[in-house]
Amino acid sequence: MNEHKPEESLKIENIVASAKVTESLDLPSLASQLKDAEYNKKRFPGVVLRMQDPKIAALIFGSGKVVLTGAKSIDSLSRGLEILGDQLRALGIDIPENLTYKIQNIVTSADLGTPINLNKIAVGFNLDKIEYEPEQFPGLVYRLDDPKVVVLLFGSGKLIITGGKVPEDARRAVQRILSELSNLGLI
Amino acid sequence: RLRKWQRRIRVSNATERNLAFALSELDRMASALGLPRNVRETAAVVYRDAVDKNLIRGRSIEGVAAAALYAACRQCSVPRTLDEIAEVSRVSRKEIGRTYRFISRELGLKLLPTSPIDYVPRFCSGLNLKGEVQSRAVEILRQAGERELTSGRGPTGVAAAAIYISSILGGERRTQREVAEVAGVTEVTIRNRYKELAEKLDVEIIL
DNA sequence: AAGTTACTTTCAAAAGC
DNA sequence: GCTTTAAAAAGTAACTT
Repeated sequence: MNEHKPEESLKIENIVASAKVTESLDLPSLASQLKDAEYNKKRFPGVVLRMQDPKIAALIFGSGKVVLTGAKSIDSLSRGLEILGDQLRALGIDIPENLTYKIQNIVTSADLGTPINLNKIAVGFNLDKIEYEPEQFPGLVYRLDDPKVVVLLFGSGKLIITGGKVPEDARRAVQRILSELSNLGLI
Repeated sequence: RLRKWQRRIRVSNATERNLAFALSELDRMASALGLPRNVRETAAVVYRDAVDKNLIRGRSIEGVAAAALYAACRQCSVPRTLDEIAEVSRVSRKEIGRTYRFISRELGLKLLPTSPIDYVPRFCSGLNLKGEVQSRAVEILRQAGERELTSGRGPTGVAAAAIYISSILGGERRTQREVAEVAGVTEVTIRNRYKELAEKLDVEIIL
């Protein structure tokens, strides 16, 4: 399917973003009024709100700050924040109309289309940027400086790129890995 | 000044006391695991190097000692899994692994991933298998490595499967359960690895 | 033996211990 | 460092059927 075009196999699997929706929130009342809200101050200081539409989980804090996770696209992330704003406004809370957010992390999957030998990569790549402990985890952990992301490489040729701030980071990471692998004759 | 001397003596005492404790810990764990003296000495060197580079800061002596022992086993080609080290330590497997990564990087140990081959002697002796069966298992693993059948798989599981196969080929069959026991993996894992090795290495086995 | 569930690794933010 | 969220990769583990 994507065997010959790794770049076309790029798929955003999860986006984590933060935002500030207001100055302060009364979490106990929020938790009791919102249907899918969960709140255990002993367990975690924020309210956990699960949305179904764009399947997103929101962590709401007393400071008015929020964390959104689970979005599979920037568009659904935006919609999720809008929906959250509407739900809070429906409770009589003053929430600005144009909420802004900051993407903190994007998790992307990709496929090189060819199996790779992790042992050889572990020897050929810069040792201090790699961690490969098959006893612990089947993936090889490769930390890139530019783009500043962490890539998990699997023997199947599939990858997970995480730590990026923009979708482009994943594409550049795959591009860089492909050239490094070909330079070492490992692909 | 006298103060300065007292301080030096105090620091020196604490340092020596900590080192003595660490060394006794290394010895206790090594004994519990039945590790030879060269491994204990290697671990002691790793630990001392870690102390000299102030890598103990913010870490427990026991954690660093356990990580040093784990590293020493690998350096000496007689690997123990993190779980095995954790069993004789008071520190969790997670903490040992984290500390190992840290000292490994800071001391530039440059350890390659553990090879399944290094587990063969220990597992085979645990199963009372002769050198011939052992050699055959090593050969199977060598081929498995070349054919990329070890990427991402647990070294102990692959080694166990190879030994299972060689024990049958050598006419000294050990059951999957027996091999699983000494290797510390499940029978399911041995079965999965064994099937893969058998079909991709055309090592036909008649049961 | 097959299935299912779950845990390992990576990442980032939030408030507080 | 921990707690909580989400998600993928592939291997291994632990239960149930």
